[in-house]
Amino acid sequence: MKHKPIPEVASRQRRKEARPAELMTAALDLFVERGFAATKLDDVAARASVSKGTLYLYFGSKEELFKAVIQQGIFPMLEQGAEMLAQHQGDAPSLLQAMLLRWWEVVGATDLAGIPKLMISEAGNFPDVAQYYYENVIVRGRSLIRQVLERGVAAKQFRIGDMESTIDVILAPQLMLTIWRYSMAPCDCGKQDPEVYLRTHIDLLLNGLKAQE
Amino acid sequence: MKHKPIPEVASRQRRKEARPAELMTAALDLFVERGFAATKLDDVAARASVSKGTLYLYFGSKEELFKAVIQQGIFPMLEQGAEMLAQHQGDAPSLLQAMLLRWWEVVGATDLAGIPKLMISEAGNFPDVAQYYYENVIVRGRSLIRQVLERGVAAKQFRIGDMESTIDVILAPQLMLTIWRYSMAPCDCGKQDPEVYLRTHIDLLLNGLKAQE
Amino acid sequence: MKHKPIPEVASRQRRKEARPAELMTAALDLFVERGFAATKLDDVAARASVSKGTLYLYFGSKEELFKAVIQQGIFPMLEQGAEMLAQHQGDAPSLLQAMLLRWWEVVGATDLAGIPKLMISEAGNFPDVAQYYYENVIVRGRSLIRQVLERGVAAKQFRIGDMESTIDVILAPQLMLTIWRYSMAPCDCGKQDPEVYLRTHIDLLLNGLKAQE
Amino acid sequence: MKHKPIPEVASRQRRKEARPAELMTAALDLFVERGFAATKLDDVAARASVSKGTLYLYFGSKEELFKAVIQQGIFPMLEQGAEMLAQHQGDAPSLLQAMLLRWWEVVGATDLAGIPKLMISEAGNFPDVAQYYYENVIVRGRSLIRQVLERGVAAKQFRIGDMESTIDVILAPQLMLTIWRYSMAPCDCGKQDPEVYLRTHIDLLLNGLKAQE
DNA sequence: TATGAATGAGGGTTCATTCAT
DNA sequence: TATGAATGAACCCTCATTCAT
Repeated sequence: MKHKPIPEVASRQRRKEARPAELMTAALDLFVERGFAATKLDDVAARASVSKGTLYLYFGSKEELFKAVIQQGIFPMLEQGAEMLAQHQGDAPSLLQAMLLRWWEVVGATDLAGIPKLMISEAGNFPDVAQYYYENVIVRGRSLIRQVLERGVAAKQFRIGDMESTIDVILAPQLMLTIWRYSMAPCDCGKQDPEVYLRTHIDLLLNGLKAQE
Repeated sequence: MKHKPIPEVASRQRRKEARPAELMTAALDLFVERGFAATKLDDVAARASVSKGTLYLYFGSKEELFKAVIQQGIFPMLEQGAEMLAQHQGDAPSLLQAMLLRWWEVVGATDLAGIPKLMISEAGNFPDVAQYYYENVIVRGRSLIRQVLERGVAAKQFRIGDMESTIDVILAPQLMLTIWRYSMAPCDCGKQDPEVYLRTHIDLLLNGLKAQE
Repeated sequence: MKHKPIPEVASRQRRKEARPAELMTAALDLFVERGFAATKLDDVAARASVSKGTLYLYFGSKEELFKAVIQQGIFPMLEQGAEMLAQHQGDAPSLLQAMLLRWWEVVGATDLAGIPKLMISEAGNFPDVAQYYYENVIVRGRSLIRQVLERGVAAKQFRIGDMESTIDVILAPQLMLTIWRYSMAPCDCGKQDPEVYLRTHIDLLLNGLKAQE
Repeated sequence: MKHKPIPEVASRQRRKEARPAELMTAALDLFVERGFAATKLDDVAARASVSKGTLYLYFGSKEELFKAVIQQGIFPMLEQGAEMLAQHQGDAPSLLQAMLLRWWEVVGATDLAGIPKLMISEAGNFPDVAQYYYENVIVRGRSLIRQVLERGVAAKQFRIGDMESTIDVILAPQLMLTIWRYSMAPCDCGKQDPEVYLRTHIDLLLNGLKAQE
């Protein structure tokens, strides 16, 4: 239905391999927009241009589909996080800045950015998924930030009171940016320019962290 | 939260008048915990120790109940906001600090703190409610912050780049604190001490806003 | 608890108490006719002049309904069996004859007679129910027959080779009579007069059991 | 079942020819065990080590498969029956005994013995098949018995009241033996030794039929 | 011929809503 | 006013059937 370039090579096979991802993408969109319970599998199937029954060829139940969606959405973040620290050089402030900006490019501006909003909405109904998400995404993300902060403290570039809450406070505006994008923003509520927002956040943050001489 | 010792005067009458509030409280709890679609009216009624049919004596439908719940939850915030600015004296930094702390006492530590999480989750399904919430709560809240910031700028105590995004960045950690409390926190994910969190936020913020000499 | 002028005695209440039995009767009819899997709850509800949802006020699932139907159908047989032996007097042959005839009146000619056919059809899908049925109905029924046979042997009226298989062989024609009635007979296949059938069975049986002098 | 010497010629070809029988065997097993409606074609295909689609190369629908299964299961009985009478010599009692025993060897102990149970379970849903079965199997079987009985009456060896019901009563234990085997017996309910059972039945029967001098 | 991915109608189950008491 | 039995539309899931390969 989308593009049919390529003459006709094992279109069946290629289709089969691509299906799960297509279905999960469709599901993610709707789960994020409406929430798990309010999303009908009919709609997910329709969005993926597939019949309802097809969903069950790839996912055993609506709940399994949900979990798969979260799983799939998590991997990119994990991968990105890993190389971020390694790749970047420079002093702590510029590293921190780079990471916050990079995160936006890699996650925040993607469809995956809907996952935090989804996770927040459904944590109460899927505590096990929430824990999984926490341990694999949040804890690791916090760890990245922590390392940068500690480097900055060691270099006397950062002045930090309580480390853990500092990490929270740094992450909060980043998360709110994506959450907003998938909740209030679509309702014509306070559009914001992510560029400006991020610059303001980073500016305020680096200034706030700056060690006094 | 459960029973109130209530003097025992005209208990019948008072009951009738108290009913709507009791029902809304029960509904708020469950809506916040599970989301709108996943909440059964049966459970709302049970939590309010009332039969299912009784709900319909006070609210025409599940959706009306939802809107009433949001409405009820909004008033306190509006009231509080109004007097905050008037009441407080002092320079901008201490005023900002006072407001952020006050907000926690008045809203954040209350059951009403679940509303932001609920609003974020359901914005997609209730755009009109979202807009209403935006215009009446968020816009006003931002206005309060803006006034303080402008006062600080006038007094050369604050250095501000982009005003609107600065407001966003200031509010984000406050909101995330309550959102977390009603989403991930109940799943044994990263408990945090609100006191420390707020102090860190304010400290970092005031330092970040400080005008350079 | 109050006093109600009798005329209007809780027709609602009476309905509620009668419902389960009505539903089970409707369900039994259809289960026997079509089998468990081929019976639609829609049809059960319709036959009981009730909406589909009402079924779920009384039975948690289709399977529970099935089990309840079997349960309900078993009680009368158990009760009847108990008093049969006690009530009847006379020598073993006439007692045996009386029991086989009585069974037809009390069970065979009733709607409950469909249960053996149903049980046979569904034993493979509900092994636990089958065992329950076996232990509570069949074992007891066999016990009744066994007692009569033993009495007859003691009185030198019966000549019996293997006791257990004799019981089987005695019961088989009785069961086949009801099974036939609910399986082939409705298809215009070999109608038979139960009276004649039973008389023939009993006649042949008593003659066969007769001890040679 | 007999001999399949088959020289190993064109195994491909033979496979193709054997397929329908293999599929029907698999189907029979499952239909008997679970009933028609509760049997999934997926399972039938799996048991025959064939893909689901293949079923449709040989049978137009699930219902056609069912009818074919019954058809296939009927032939052996018809054949057997025909030669039975012809083959056997001797007086009526020994002929009757031989037939009842033979039936067990040829049908009762085979997989085909599941057909009576299946037919009884599904008669309500397939009245046309039931009638077909009745006319072609039951009527003929009864006819065989009738001939023997009449021969016995003519020879003053049998004393018979009502002929038709006598036939019923003779067949009932034979049928129950196979029905039991495919319904209750697999649920650990009352295992019985067919040999003993048959001997008891025949013994009781011949004694019961014996003409008084 | 054989496969198995895809379909979609159908059935079990839930739950917001109604209404007789 | 309050109840809870009853309703039926809607949704998840199954499975007989089809068809491109």
